[in-house]
Amino acid sequence: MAPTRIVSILGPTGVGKSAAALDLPMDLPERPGIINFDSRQVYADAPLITAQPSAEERARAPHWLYGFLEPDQGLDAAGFATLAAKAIGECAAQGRLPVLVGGTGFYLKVLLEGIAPIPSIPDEVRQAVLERVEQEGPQALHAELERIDPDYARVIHPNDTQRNARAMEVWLGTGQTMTHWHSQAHPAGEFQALKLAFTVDLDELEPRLAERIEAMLAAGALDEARTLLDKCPDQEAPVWSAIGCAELRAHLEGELSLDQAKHLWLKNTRAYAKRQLTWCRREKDIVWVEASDPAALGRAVADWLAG
RNA sequence: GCCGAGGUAGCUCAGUUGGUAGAGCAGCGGACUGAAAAUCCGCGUGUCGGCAGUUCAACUCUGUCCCUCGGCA
Repeated sequence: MAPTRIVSILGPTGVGKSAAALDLPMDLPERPGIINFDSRQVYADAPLITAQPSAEERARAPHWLYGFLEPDQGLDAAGFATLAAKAIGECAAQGRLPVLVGGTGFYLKVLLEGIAPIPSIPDEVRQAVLERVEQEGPQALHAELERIDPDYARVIHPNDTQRNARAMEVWLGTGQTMTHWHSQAHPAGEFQALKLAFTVDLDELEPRLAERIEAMLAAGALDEARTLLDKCPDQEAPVWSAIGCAELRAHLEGELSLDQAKHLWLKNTRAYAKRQLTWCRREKDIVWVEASDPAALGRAVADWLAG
């Protein structure tokens, strides 16, 4: 069976990826179905702040993997890849072209290229490691990893809380090192993907991001944050790491004026867009599209499907 | 007009007894294998307001001019 063909659109937040996907030309052999690969647009209670497609947009094509998680539920890259593979199957079965849209490059990479087959780590082990990092700092774990798995210790920085904790929990939970697992085969999805990426100058993007923040607030973002805070006060819950949620929360709790929250929100959004651009640059086989010319995206898709 | 306080990196400011300057934030670049809107790393030449003077040497002392902010008129 021939691999399923999919189109993916990446690029920084706020460049218009979602709109461009819906605006794909009508004369393509298949109408698009939209599948999300953004790690924050999965939360049901933050549709505005995470810029999920509106009801009107959703009416124009079937959408998958938007707004289906509770605020305290996490979704890791491997979990995402499983769900996305299923969604792609459903979409293709409807005779539609799967178009993946989102900002989490890591999720897309895992979907297309697979990930090391590390078994899940028992909760006790995880918790214990998390507590250790918190108390002793990542440097202590890193020092130990230098003995256990010097090759991996060399590529992660001693200050990196998440990666040191992860390497340690994998070692304690599986009895094997990260280096061992990374050398194992990565089962990858059976997809033939076109990777499109929007590019834009950050100085041009920033005013648009500022407008988007104003529009979100005008549409009720502050109420959304308030409701979310009522429902899920736990600051550690995954939703709260969404840009916008964190800043509005700080305002609601009296730590920032609304103006300060807006400035911080914009600043963090721009920094995030920059990281996304960095990610895209090092991705292989990217077809770049100028954000100022979204129609070029449709042409690139048509060419690829024809070729 | 007078008195006072200032004019140092895009912004806020440090700068010890004169030896041509450094932090935070911003910005830029990068990494990224199960938290990824996360996590982490690297990058600081700027007429030290202008001009003149003292000095081997001035951001640092002296004079003068310009500008900003207070207060008094």
